[in-house]
Amino acid sequence: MQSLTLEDIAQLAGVSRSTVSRVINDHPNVSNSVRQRVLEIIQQTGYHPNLAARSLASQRSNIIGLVIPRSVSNLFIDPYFPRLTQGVAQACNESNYTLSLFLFHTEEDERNLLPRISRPGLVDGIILQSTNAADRLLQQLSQSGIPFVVAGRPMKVSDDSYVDVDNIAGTYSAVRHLVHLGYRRIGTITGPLSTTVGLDRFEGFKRALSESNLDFDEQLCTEGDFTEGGGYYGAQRLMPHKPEALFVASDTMALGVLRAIRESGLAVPGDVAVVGFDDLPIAGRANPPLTTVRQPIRIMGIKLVETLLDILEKGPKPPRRVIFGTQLVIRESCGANQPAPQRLQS
Amino acid sequence: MQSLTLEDIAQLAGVSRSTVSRVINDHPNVSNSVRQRVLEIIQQTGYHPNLAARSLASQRSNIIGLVIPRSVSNLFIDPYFPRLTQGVAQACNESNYTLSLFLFHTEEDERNLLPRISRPGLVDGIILQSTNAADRLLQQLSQSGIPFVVAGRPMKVSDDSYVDVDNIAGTYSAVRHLVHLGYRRIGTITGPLSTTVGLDRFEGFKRALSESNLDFDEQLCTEGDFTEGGGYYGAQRLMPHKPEALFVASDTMALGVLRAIRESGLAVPGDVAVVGFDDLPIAGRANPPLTTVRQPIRIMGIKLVETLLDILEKGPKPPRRVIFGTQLVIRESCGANQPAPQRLQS
DNA sequence: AAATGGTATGAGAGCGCTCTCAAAAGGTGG
DNA sequence: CCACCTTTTGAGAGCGCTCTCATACCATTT
Repeated sequence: MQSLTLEDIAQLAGVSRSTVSRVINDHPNVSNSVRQRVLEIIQQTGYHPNLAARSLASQRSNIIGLVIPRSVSNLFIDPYFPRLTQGVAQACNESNYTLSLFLFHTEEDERNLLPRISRPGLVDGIILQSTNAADRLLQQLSQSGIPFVVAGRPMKVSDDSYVDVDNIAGTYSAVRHLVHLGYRRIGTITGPLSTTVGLDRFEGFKRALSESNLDFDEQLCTEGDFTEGGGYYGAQRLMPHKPEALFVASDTMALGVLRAIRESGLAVPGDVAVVGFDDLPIAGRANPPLTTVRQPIRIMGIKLVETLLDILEKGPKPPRRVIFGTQLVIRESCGANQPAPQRLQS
Repeated sequence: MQSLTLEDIAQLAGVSRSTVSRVINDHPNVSNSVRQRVLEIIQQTGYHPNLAARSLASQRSNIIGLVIPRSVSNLFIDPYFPRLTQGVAQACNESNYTLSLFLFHTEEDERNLLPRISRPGLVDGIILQSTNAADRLLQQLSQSGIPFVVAGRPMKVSDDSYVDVDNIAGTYSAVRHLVHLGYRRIGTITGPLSTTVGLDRFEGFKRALSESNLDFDEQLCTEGDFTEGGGYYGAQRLMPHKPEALFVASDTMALGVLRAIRESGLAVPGDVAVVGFDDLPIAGRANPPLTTVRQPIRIMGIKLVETLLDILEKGPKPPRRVIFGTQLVIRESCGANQPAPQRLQS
């Protein structure tokens, strides 16, 4: 079917194009009778405005981009991202925005992208997942002048807006909980220390130890990459040093840790306690169910969109900073339900 | 910075707008010297064409939409979808298309969407994930005239193009494998029987039994929903009837099955063998590692895009049908490495 | 009844690009 | 050296919408 235009509707309604445009955009100055008539005709004809034309004329596309840098595009299958994406998508729907997703397979992809998304007329603004590598993107984004907001604290402090979770406090509470349970030799498998998430959770870990008057033992710490395999191998490196408890910087890694410990013939939490971070749905279904730090991933997705739209409306200054709190979810893997009294004495 | 236009570039290069347009779009009839000069200026100025204007003038947006109907939007965190999305994104990048993602939180979202994506000027074509509910969407899509391709065989046979995996044959091979291992009381937890995936895998299951001269026992079959919980509860329903082996229609559900069996104090594969479908990364890391049917999810994503672009170029007729083969991945959960000889005799 | 102010409508100029068509330039053979 | 063909370039008409500005209309107020 031949696509209708504003002009067609105007003719059918016996009014001018301008008036129809006003009706469509809910402008106040249209008489009720005319508005009714126009709406009826729009209804009958199934007319929809052409978005490209609208974008061109209004200089806004009503599209926002969600950019997952290459270094984490591989992690996209980690439930974290789909969940974040769900939140973002939900908020977009509610605000009548369309979501464009930018994932990269190769570095070339990534290099090619920026020119692409920085083209005028494509996206109104961008949500950028923070990573180490992202910060190159981030810098370019800043210069390009496209409004954006970062998911996770960006590495370099600047005037960028971001939405993050309180990783330090969240980790702190988890590790303090381990201390309260009587564990002393507490180790950690960190996230990538080139990222702020990784660094912050490590910081929370160290702070909890230090405030508990426990020495920080480097042998009990190893760097992971947020994958199951990373957790698995991290645990294999750590186990020879006989940790009593491990704080693992993500649930996905914690799953790998559980697997490694299982394979080594030891028990969780009997031989070593494990705490994760994220509270993915799978955490409660792990064997044993995982004690973990819950972060409101979906809500963060929604907040990212809200923040971006706010920037779109009122400009980038002052920078918005939203930090969500976390919640310690105690299940079995930390041994809270079967505390080890002998350890309390030691 | 003030955005440059074609006109600006033309002026700087001392040629007409048309010529610059030709250079940008790689039209042949431009002299080399002029082409060089224009390209240089574009490089220097960092000019990018306005996509909205281009869309309007060319009637193509170079955007394709990936639509996940509401009934499976909740499943979006199942690694299947992120993986498919990765494939789709990759292919989009390579073809210079932008990917828009449509997820729905509520039914209202979904109803609102169709008018939205069917607006001219937004997307050139759509990849629609097939579900039962999708078929309503599908019908509307057909009528709207937007080119589209379906991921998974659609419920109602028609002239639609789709990309699917051979679910019947894949399941058949898995169940035959169980039969060869000597299992006789073989049960299944199906996918939703309102979907073609669910139905096809069930069909493959029944066919394998029948060709093995095994009776189909309804008590050993139950319907699942592709979630971990669905597998868990399905297994709880089935275990009282003492199956020797279970074919579970997705790895995610199989994880739930393993959990249920573990909780009931039985062993896999010692007491009951389990086979899944998908070969998600987690399958090889389950306890025990999951025997499963591998499907090339990411490749399917790529093929979906290729098919859609082909339709965009050459029209919807004839309908494209791509069916990918599967591969049985034998690990431990089926007991292949420790066959039960006593069963072979029985 | 004229002046005033507010609301409702229409006219028209873009937004920045593509694409057709015509004109100019360059090559070739008789 | 001219007619003819091919390649290169430019002019200009849209694409379908938004938005400003001017005009027409109506209800008040003085």
